[in-house]
Amino acid sequence: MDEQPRLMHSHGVGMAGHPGLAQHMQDGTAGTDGEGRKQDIGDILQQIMTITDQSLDEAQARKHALNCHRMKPALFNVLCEIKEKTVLSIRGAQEEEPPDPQLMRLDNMLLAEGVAGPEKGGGSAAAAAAAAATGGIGADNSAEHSDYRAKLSQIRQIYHTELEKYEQACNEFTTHVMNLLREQSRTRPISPKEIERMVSIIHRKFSSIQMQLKQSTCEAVMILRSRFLDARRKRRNFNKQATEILNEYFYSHLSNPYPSEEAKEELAKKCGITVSQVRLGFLTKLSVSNWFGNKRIRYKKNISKFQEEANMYAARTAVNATSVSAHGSQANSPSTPNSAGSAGSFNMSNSGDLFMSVQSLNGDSYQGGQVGANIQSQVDTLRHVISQTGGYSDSLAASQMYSPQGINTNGGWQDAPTPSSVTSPTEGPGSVHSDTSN
DNA sequence: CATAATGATTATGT
DNA sequence: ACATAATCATTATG
Repeated sequence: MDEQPRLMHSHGVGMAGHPGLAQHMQDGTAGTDGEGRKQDIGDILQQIMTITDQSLDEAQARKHALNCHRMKPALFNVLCEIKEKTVLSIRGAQEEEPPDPQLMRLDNMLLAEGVAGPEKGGGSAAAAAAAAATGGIGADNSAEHSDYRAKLSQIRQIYHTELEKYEQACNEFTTHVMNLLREQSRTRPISPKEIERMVSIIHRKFSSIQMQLKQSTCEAVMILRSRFLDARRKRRNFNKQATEILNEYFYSHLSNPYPSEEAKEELAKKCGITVSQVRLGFLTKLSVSNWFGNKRIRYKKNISKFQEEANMYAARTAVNATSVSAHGSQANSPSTPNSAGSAGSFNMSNSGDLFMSVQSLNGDSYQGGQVGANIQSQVDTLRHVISQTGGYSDSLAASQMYSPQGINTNGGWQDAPTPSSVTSPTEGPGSVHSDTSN
């Protein structure tokens, strides 16, 4: 620390034009008279003000000189005090900045898109693995899918490396600045608060850069996604087998055509497997859900249009399911126009309608379990078979055979089906019920 | 080529 | 999370 003289000597010019300082350096008695002190401070301030005019060497020398001045500690303390006060007063201005909503949006999206979240399967290896894993079922679809995944993971990788880079740069810069400030705090009043503020400023700058990264990543993902979705939107019709399977299920569960998760899985598998070799099918659970959603709504919307189909499938399943109970085939009694309406879904709610009897019959309600469901489906198919046998093969007549909405108190899975006022209910509903209840 | 059929997506509600 | 309703976009059909 005491290299003052050496410096002064080695740089002879250092003190040129400022003899006062040199004088003070060696003069231990300068502070005794007030005048001298004032002069002193004036000198020092002057030198500080003009320090930037000097060459680097000069400035360096001057700095050291000032640093060692005996007034320095006192002055420094005063400055520090003032600084502390001002900083304290400033502090209130910008407390906690609210989290940027847009940044949140971006973050959420990246997370949702699987870019930002935890490594879900990993990089390109995952895509390959995925392709291999799902290769058995629906080769073409999974090809698209794995392509999408591969690109997504590419984006993800870039995003992460960039983010890491930024993070690292930010940390480096922060520590650098902090070191600088710490070092400077020996010669210049710097409060910890100030350092903190500086750090937060740096972080903000870097986070704005990060935001740009996030934004462009989001854009890339959006583009990729839209392309993929567009590709997915190119629908391929299910093959016949698949639709038959689905229709079978639908019409044999007409009263409650809501397949459970497992049922959907099952159906998807069935439809997919029967066809996978032919490389057409590949029904995912989602596809099944879509199918049932569409089916329900379209069925409900125009029941008469689906009568034929309904009868067909009902008959088919009935043959399988109820072949044992042969007596049920009272087919050759077309005389009874099977009033019981019914075809369209009745409501499962236990609001004591006519069908309660059926439900109470099979234990307790549809929720009961397999047995109940089975019986219920049998009831459906039976009803269909009855109505169908009552009617005839095709032609519009069939559609008028029974009024779809029938009893349907307060919307089972449908509120108000088409009024279909055309029907001619005639007979009382008793017959069918008695039959099924048996 | 117009139109129906159909699978997928979106908006909205629960 | 799932259901519905509306809608979009593609495919099948006459």
